[in-house]
Amino acid sequence: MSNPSSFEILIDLSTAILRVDDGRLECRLVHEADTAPRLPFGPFMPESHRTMEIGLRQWVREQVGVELAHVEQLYTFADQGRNTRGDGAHTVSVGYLALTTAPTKSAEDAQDRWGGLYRFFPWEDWRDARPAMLDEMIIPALDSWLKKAEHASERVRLAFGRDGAEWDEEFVLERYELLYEAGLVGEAVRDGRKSTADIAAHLGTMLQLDHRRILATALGRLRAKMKYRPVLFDLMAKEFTLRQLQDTTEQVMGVELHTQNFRRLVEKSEFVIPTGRTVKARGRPAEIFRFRHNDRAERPLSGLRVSSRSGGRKNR
Amino acid sequence: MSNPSSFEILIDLSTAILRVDDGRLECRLVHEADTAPRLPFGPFMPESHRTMEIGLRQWVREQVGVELAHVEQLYTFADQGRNTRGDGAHTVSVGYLALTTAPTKSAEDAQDRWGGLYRFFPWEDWRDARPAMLDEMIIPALDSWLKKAEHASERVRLAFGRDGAEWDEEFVLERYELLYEAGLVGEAVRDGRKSTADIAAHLGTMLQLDHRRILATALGRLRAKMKYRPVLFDLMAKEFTLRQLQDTTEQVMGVELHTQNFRRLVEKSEFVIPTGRTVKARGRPAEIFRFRHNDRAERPLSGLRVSSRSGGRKNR
DNA sequence: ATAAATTATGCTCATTTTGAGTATAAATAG
DNA sequence: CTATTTATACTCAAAATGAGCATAATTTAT
Repeated sequence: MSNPSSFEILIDLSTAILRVDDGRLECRLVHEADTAPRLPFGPFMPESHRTMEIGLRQWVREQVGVELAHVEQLYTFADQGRNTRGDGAHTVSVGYLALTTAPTKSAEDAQDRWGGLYRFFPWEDWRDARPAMLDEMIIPALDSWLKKAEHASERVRLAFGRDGAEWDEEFVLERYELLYEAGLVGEAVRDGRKSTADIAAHLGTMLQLDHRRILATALGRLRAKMKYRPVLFDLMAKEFTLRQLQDTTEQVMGVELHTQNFRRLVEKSEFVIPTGRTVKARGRPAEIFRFRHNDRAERPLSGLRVSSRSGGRKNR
Repeated sequence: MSNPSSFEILIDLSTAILRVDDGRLECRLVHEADTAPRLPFGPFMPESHRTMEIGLRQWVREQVGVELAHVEQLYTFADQGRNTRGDGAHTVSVGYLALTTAPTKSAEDAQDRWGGLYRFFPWEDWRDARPAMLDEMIIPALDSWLKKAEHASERVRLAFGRDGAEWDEEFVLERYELLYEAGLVGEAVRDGRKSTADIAAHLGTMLQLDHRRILATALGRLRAKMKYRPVLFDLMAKEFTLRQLQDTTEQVMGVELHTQNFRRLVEKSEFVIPTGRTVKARGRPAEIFRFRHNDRAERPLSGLRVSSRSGGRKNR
C-alpha cells in the first residue's frame, strides 16, 4: 500500500439535473462567457461537506436553485485528460443524476437555462424514427475508424445494434464513449485526440470538461432505472394525465409506446390513482391522476417495463 | 465555484473480488496483524495511474495476484467518519466489484485467503430458509431503534420486506446501511456511534474501514446485474454442468431455484452450448456445457430472470 | 347543425412467458 | 436387483405481452 500520502486531488461534484417541461426532456445548463455550457458543479470540500451529497446540494443551491426530487450518484470519472482545466491539478469527477418535478408555469426561465437533452445526443432520439444521422454519418465513420481499431468492433456491434444485435436504449454511455474514442465528438477534438472535426461538428452540442459524458451516464441510468423503479414520478407534476405520463416516458426512453398497453401497465401497477377530475383539450377529455405516495398500501417497487410501439426500434 | 484548490484528499481504490469455489461464494480477503480483515486496496495515484481501473489492477496484482474476469466500478463513498485511519487525512473510497473464474483446484490457497461471503451478511442467505436471525434479533432490534428513529420506518419496511412489502434480494446495501445506522453492526461500534455492541457481535464478521459497506454494494449490484446481463459466466470455469451454473446463481442470489425452470431459461437464452461430454458423480451423469463466447451469433445481452423455487422468499 | 377529426379509453385475442408440477432416464449405493 | 440420487423431458394453467379493433367524448371545419 506504498505511500498513502495525499496527491493533490480535486474532486468535482457535477450534477445532471433533468426535468420534463411541456413534454420535452431537458437538462439544466449554466452558461459562461466564451465557453461551452456546463452542468452545475463545484469542488467537494471535506472540511465543510460531511457527505458528497451535501456538497452537491450546496452547489446546486448556489448555482441553480431548484428543488431536487431524486438524487443519485452515477459514476466517478478519473481518466487523465478528460476533465482538464487551466491549472494542472488532478481532477476526479463524481457525477450525479437529479430529477426535478415538471414546472408549473413553463418558459418562465430565461430561454437557455434548460436545454433539450437530445441536443447533446441526437442519435438517441428514436421517437419519430431511427435517426437518419446514424446511417448517414455515424455508422460509416465508425466503420472507417474500426479499420484502425479492430479491437472495438464487438463493442460497436453491441452498442449500436449492428449485425443482428439489438439497439439497446440503455447503452447511452457506451455509444458516447465509442464516439469519443473514434474522435467523432467535439470533446475528442478539444482533448487533442486524433479526430474528425467536421463530423464532430454535427454530432450534438459539446459541454465543458467531461460533462457530456456525465450526462450520457445520466440518461443511460435513467432509462435503465425506469424499468424497475418508479422514478418516473419524480419527473411529473403532482397531477397529470396518463398521456402526460406516457409522453414523459417516451421522452426519456427515446421511443414511442403503444398507448393502450402503456395504460394497462400503469393501471395494473397501481402507482397511480384517479382524481375523478378531467382536463379538456382537443378530443376527449383526459382523466387526471396522481401518484400514489408512500401509502401503507404501496406496491413493491417495480417499475414500468414499457413495451415499445411496433414502429420503433428498427435496426439495420 | 469558489476556491477550487486542492483539499488534501486521498482516494482509496478498494475491490471486492468474488469467486465461487466448490459451490460457495467467496470474497478475497487480506489479513493483517491485530485487525479485522480487509479487501485489497490502495491509493489512487494520478501521477502513475492514468485511470482508476489501472490503479486498482495494480493493487490487486501486488496484493493478490488473481486474474480478474470482470471489473466494474460500484460507488464512491465519502461520508465523514466511516473510512477513518490514524492520520487525519480525508479519505474517499471508490469501490469496485471484480469477478473471477472458478478455480480449477480448490483448497490450494491458504485457508483464510478467501472467506465465504455470507459470513459478512448472514441475513442475506435464504437458500435454506428465511434466516432465523432476522426474526430473532434483527427485526426486534430494528423495531426498538425505530422508536427513536421514526423517519426510517419506510426504509426499514422496504429493505426488510415488512408489512406487505417483499424481501428484495437486491437491497443488500440498504439493509446493511440500516443496520449500521441502527448501531447493530460492528462498524457502528468501532466508529463510535450509539450502538448495541452485544447484538453487533452476532451480526456477521467485521471488515476494516468501509470495506463491508463496499462488499454489501458489490453483492447487491451483482444480484441485480445477473438479471439482465450475463455476468454469471465470469464466475464459472470454462466448462460446467447446468447444476453448477444453478449452484452459482443460487449462491449469488441467496435463494434456491426451481431446477427445471432454470434449465429451460438457460437453454432458451442460448448463452450455453453443450460439449457432448458428460461428467459422472452420483445419479445420472450431467452434460457438460460451455459459455457461448462472443460469437457472431451472440444473443442480445439479456440476463437470466431467475425465478425462485416455491420454498424460498417467505416473508413475515 | 352536422360531419370530420382528434384524443382517450375499453376490450379482445393470439402468443409468449412463467410457475409449478409430474414423468422418465441414467447413473450409483446397498 | 432394488432403492436412491441426480439429470433431464414434458405438461398445463395462469399471467404477461404485443398488436389491433371498437367506442366515447370532445373540438374543428364546413
